[in-house]
Amino acid sequence: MIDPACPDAIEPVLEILDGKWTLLLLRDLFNGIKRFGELRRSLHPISPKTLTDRLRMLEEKGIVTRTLYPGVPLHVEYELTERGQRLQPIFAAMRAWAQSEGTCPKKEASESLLLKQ
Amino acid sequence: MIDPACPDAIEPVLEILDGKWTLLLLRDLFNGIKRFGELRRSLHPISPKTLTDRLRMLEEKGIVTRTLYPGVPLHVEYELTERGQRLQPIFAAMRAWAQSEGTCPKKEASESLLLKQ
DNA sequence: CCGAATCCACTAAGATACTG
DNA sequence: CAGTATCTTAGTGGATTCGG
Repeated sequence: MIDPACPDAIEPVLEILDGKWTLLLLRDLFNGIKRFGELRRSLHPISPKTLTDRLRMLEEKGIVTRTLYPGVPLHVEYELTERGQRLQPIFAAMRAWAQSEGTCPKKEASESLLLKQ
Repeated sequence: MIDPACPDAIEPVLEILDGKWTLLLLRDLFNGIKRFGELRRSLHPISPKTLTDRLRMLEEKGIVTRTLYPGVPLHVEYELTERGQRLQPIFAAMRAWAQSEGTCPKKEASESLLLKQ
């Protein structure tokens, strides 16, 4: 939809980050494997349709993998691919900006968690 | 719209980056002061309404400033604020990802790259 | 439990024409 | 030149229900 003219290209990222919930969804996945229901509760009040839509889109673009464990009840896990993990610096930059603006009351523990990587 | 629950908060950024054209618009502004017409041509085929909407939104959020130079013909300049400039690392992270994916043909290197594989 | 399938509502964005 | 004023369109996202 966007012309992929090259220098300074950020268009590929824009395609992936498109959608109201995508970034929030990725934030959850950066913390590890998640099940559908977990994501749904965490992103509340997202609708199941929207969550499915976003997950499928991310799967198509090679950002997440979907693993089905057959059985009743169903068990499905979503996990970031390598490609998806590499998006984390973008997320980190956003968090850094948000904190530099002091928009957040600023819990001092939040940073030590970040340094774990 | 989005619950500003705090730890790992990226919501303030999401509010700013919202909209189909916002990031592309910011990319232009990172390169310096721009006039309305310049932005319009650069972002073609954006409509004037949309461009105005986005610029006003960014102004409201303290990301850009609008300076009117009276006279005929009209002359208006848009420039990033300090706060807006600090968004650049996010943009840089996106660009880095896009290039690491090799989504871009990479110009003259593409041929030799092809031969090596 | 994890979705698929509908249907609907909302709003960002586009087209177009016009003005200070 | 730099917008504003309308109107229309399209695409998400929400609500709900149902199935494997």
